[in-house]
Amino acid sequence: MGPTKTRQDWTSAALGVIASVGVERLSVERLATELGVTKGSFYWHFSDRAALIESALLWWEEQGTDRVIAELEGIADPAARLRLLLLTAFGDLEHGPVDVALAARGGDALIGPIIQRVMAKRVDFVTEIFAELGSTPAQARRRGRIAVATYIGHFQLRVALPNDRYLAKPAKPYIDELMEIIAVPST
Amino acid sequence: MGPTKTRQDWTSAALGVIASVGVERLSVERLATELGVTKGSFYWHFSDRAALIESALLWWEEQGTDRVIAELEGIADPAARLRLLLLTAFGDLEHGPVDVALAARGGDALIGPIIQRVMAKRVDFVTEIFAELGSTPAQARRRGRIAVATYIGHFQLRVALPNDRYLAKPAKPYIDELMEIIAVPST
DNA sequence: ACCTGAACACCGTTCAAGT
DNA sequence: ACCTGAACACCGTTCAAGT
Repeated sequence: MGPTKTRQDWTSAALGVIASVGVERLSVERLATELGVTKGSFYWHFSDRAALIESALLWWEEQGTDRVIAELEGIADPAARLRLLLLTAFGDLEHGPVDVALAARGGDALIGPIIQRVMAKRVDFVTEIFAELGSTPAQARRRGRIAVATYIGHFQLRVALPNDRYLAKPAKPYIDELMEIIAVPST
Repeated sequence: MGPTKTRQDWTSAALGVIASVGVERLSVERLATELGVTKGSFYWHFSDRAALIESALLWWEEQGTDRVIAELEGIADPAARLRLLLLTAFGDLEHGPVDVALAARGGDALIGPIIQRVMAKRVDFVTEIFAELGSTPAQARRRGRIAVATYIGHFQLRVALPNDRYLAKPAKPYIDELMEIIAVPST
């Protein structure tokens, strides 16, 4: 494995950096040093730093959202689908950190559109579950938004309250509480 | 008003920049230009850029959390206290953006401690309300965390779903739904 | 096809010198 | 007491030149 790097090499390395220290500390020069090439070579693969970040986020969209939705879509019973979604989402300590690093940047000119698209997909998916559970369309959508907001905030609280045991390792009572609160019988 | 600037001048200007474009794009040089002085003068007031950010966040802690809690603490009825808190928190389109810019940075070495302290204060305040409403201590705390997580996620969704009417201008039905969901009668 | 090396701009930080 | 101006380091970006 000589000094030749592929686009995917840069992309994967970038997503790792984003997850661990955030987008803003992603430095082309440092990445180049880690990969054992000069920063000049980076510009053969990408037009600029922004293009690298965009590439990393598209990869994140695919793995963290599209794949999960595709897997759960097949479950016919909406309550079972919701429960497995909560278990998957709140239990996935792998994707949580990336979500935390990105959630606040929906207004960003560059990555905002990607984040907006991902959040819309998530709200739509949960809204559909509530609709099947018997909510009116408007109520299902309100609850869909609240559910996704709760998910985002959950992983941010995990890092904001590092000494909280329940958050550190989401326990079953916590998920049960979420189910009880979120899936409250509709009007 | 000559070129002489106070520490508070720098602090206020910094919080404004943080709210509008985020911590990472806070540039000492640009701030200095805006204030009409050279960046060299900045280092007479502050030891470094980090000290400026810390000063801005302490100001944020005081105005956005301590002051609100102090105001609501006097309300004896816990249900009324909760409702007014939700109305205040979800209706405050002034402080929301700063929260969005900061919520994800709880792991940061510099500002993490401040954010952690603020989040803990908020969770404690809501936990107390649930306890007074009749929840067991453990359940009250779980619901306190969920409530704060929902608040954080709410303002992040606002920027992630800019075309969503309910989020753009939090309507009464939305707050009602929150009350109904969050303040569900305890076991 | 992919990389190096040198150049330039922008910004954080320091510090001697000014008023 | 507060500010300027020059200096240096780090990083994004460009590009001619190498293999």
